[in-house]
Amino acid sequence: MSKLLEFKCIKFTADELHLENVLQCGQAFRWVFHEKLGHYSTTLKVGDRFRIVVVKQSEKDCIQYASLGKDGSEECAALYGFLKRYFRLEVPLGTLLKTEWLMRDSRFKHISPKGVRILAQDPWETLCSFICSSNNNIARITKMCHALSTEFGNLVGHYDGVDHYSFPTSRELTQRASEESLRVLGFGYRAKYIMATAKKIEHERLHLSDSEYLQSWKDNLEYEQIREKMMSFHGVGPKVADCVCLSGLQMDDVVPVDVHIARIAQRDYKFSAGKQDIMELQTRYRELPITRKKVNYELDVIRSRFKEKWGNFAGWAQGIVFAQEVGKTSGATSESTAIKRRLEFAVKIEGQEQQLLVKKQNLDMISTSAIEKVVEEKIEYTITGRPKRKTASNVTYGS
DNA sequence: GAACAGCCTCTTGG
DNA sequence: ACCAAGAGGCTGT
Repeated sequence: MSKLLEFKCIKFTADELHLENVLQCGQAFRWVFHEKLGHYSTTLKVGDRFRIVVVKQSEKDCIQYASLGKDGSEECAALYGFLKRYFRLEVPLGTLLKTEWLMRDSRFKHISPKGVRILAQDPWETLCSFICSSNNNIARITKMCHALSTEFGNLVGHYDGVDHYSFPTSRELTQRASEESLRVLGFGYRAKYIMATAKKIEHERLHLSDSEYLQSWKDNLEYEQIREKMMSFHGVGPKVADCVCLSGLQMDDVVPVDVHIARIAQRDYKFSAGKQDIMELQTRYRELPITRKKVNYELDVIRSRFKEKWGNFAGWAQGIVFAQEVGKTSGATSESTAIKRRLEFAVKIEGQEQQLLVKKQNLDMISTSAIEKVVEEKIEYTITGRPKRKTASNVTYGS
């Protein structure tokens, strides 16, 4: 039982920021949705330490927020400033639509932004999250990002019965995790990428934190060079690199091209890569060996065209177009697997490979009896896997 | 450089 | 019931 939080309010309309469309649609993966309360909670590094941050959108023109510190303290003077940046409240969607996108692209006559914004997320967490995203669906990416925190992060506190952990630093990952333990947790072939990336960045960052190090690239380097460095991490190709630039480094004009955006480009815009386009890019990437190796020129031409068409906030336009294209797709989770997942999180592990293996084996054995118990206790907390189809899509969660 | 199989795991459609 | 295909890609040949 936690006492009621004191929420404060930011005046901001749902047209400009719609929490569901921003926190559960494949950009951020570590928000927990509390169904009964209508709250979202996660841990975020506010100032120099992690806090539990809670937000909700019960009224149309207001975002309510509160936070909890490790010691249970609710007050955090820096929180308003943090959220203002996290949600990029200085960027006016409605104005961009009128003065930029509508002028440049008639497609936007039939689109409303629906409060889809690009967040200013922590660069290191964004990098790890999108390494997990390759050939994957939102439900499982969400599960994996929560696993990183609960297994290898530090306990920050509890909210509404849910334990909240920090997102682990590269050092914490190299010390506490291993490829094998990540595989047992369901990371598949991405386990190797995560460990290799953690080791590499820990070695490179020197006195800076993981995120300060990534952020520092922006001070001295242009987009192409930043992407080149980003793709020097194992498991990071052009699409993942662009996602980290956009959502982790606030590079608002970067357009990540995935299969959906590529399909839209060909179907609706008739973008096609000519010999000339490809040769221009090849010239531009002359000094960038990793880019030359990893980039797909067909897709890179599409990326470049969209950036020209949509302008300085092309990445935001991409987010809106993407949301409207696939807003409600794929990977619906059945209730029984949802219960099983809740169990997986309920079984507390300490990050040792052997214990992890034992857990994996035991899960099947305890399922039947334990599931009934879980149902009795009632499921109150959900990590949202996907938009729209609420009951089917939510991954249940608890402790 | 381009093309293609293979990769972990889960879900859905046939 | 079962299997193939695909999921907001990347790596290695």
